[in-house]
Amino acid sequence: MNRSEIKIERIITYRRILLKLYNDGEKNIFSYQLANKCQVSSAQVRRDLMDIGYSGSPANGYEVQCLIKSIAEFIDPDKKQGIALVGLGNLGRAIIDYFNGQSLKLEIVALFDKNPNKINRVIAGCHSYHINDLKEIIIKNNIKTAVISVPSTDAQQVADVLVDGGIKGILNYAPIILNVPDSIYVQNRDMITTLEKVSYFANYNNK
Amino acid sequence: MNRSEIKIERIITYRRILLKLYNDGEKNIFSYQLANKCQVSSAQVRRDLMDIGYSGSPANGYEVQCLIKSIAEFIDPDKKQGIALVGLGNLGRAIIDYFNGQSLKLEIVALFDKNPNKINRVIAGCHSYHINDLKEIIIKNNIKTAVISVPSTDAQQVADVLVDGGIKGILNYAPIILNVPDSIYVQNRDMITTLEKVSYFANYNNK
DNA sequence: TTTATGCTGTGAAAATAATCACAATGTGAA
DNA sequence: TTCACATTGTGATTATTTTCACAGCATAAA
Ligand SMILES: NC(=O)c1ccc[n+]([C@@H]2O[C@H](COP(=O)([O-])OP(=O)(O)OC[C@H]3O[C@@H](n4cnc5c(N)ncnc54)[C@H](O)[C@@H]3O)[C@@H](O)[C@H]2O)c1
Ligand SMILES: NC(=O)c1ccc[n+]([C@@H]2O[C@H](COP(=O)([O-])OP(=O)(O)OC[C@H]3O[C@@H](n4cnc5c(N)ncnc54)[C@H](O)[C@@H]3O)[C@@H](O)[C@H]2O)c1
Repeated sequence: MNRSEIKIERIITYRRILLKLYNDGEKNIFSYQLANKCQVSSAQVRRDLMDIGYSGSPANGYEVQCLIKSIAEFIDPDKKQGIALVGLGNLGRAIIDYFNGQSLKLEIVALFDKNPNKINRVIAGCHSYHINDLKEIIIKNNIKTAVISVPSTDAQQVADVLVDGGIKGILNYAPIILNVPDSIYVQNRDMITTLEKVSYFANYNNK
Repeated sequence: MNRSEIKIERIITYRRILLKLYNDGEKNIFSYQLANKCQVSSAQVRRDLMDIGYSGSPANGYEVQCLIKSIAEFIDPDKKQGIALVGLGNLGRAIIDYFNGQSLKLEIVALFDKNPNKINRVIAGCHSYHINDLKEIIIKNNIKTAVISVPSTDAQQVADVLVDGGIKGILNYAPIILNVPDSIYVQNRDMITTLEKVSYFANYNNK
């Protein structure tokens, strides 16, 4: 069974769409319908679902609820996962206000900053701590995933502390490439790179 | 010459790193050094640079300044590109405060919202308009790229207006998959999907 | 029952992407 | 000059990802 990044991302996207369908009361869906909704081919959908071990029926397609359950078994951790967020600036606050409640198994449970004015507060139900306490707190709470939203000047040192505290996955919004051990999964979400790419294809696709 | 998304993204990333090196006064770099800094193989770097038509020297590697210029010729639009941003909530404001000045050829030049309290203002040097005026303004300013940061309930209708106004590329932060013509390039940046992926690999890589 | 229909699941093929591996080359030391 | 060396540029190879295409199947209609 292949667990490449691109496949996992598609499967997570299927679930997002299926959850919406489920809320709308849909009971069944065919591969080509799911495919349309997320702009992949129906063969791709069937292949992906085959890989997670879920089977549909030729006549009724896939059962939305069962499929959601199968994806959860394939993707989700057993227990709820706490997430740490470092950097309570504009972006960090936008994320906190937005994220909790959006994902079944994931929750931001600890916030960190170095600015004394921003620590020891409760933002969107979540406590903020000084960055110096990070290691202790993420170990105590068994936090394995973190979001970095500090300026790029500070991102590497924050990453070092996170790694030291046992973090295994980082979502990095700072526009630098972090130097971390190979065993750590890093997802960079640099907006400059992204917009440059979008702008490139906006122009290039229409020459 | 191959212009796949993944290759373009790498090339844009090379430039980001090269610009930093250039500011630090670096004159030359070898493929393996650039490769290290962005976690790809040196063969990959050489292949990518070959594809954009830039040649280094075996003894000195690549000249940082020339390489930046070659990448610009390959990637950049001829003229500065204006970008529209729709949705002046938490995320939208964080983006405006952050983005302008970060990229040489790209600039957010028009903001849109539907809330009357948020229109006809200047935020970070940029004017905000009512969403109803979007088409007129993006046409007048020849805007081809837009950022969507409205709630997911409104994202599709915003996308429709953008497409109607001639937008060719969209960076979408709302957690839905937009339905747009094939000729429009869309980059989704749904944070829930992303964090679920990071959490998955944080756990899975260390089973 | 039987048959027609329109899916699924999946080997096989095709397309795409990454790596290998090495001749060619420019440089500096002797 | 000559030679040793480290790196480039790239054809060939390998790996990965996607698509094709169709047998097999569940259902509904006759
Ligand atoms: N604002 C955006 O939309 C946006 C988009 C993409 C990327 N980014 C990136 O995200 C990061 C944050 O952006 P922002 O606009 O929120 O910046 P900001 O300056 O508003 O906030 C940064 C926060 O990080 C804190 N901080 C700084 N150093 C720290 C450290 N060592 N430890 C702990 N906390 C520390 C600061 O006290 C501040 O609260 C930047 O790297 C930026 O490039 C921002
Ligand atoms: N906050 C985050 O960090 C974050 C992260 C990822 C994704 N998102 C997504 O980004 C979007 C915005 O998030 P937010 O936290 O800024 O929300 P928000 O509610 O703070 O802001 C939304 C803004 O969009 C405006 N708006 C709504 N409908 C509109 C329309 N039809 N036309 C023009 N403007 C309209 C509203 O007036 C408001 O100003 C949401 O889809 C959210 O899911 C947010």
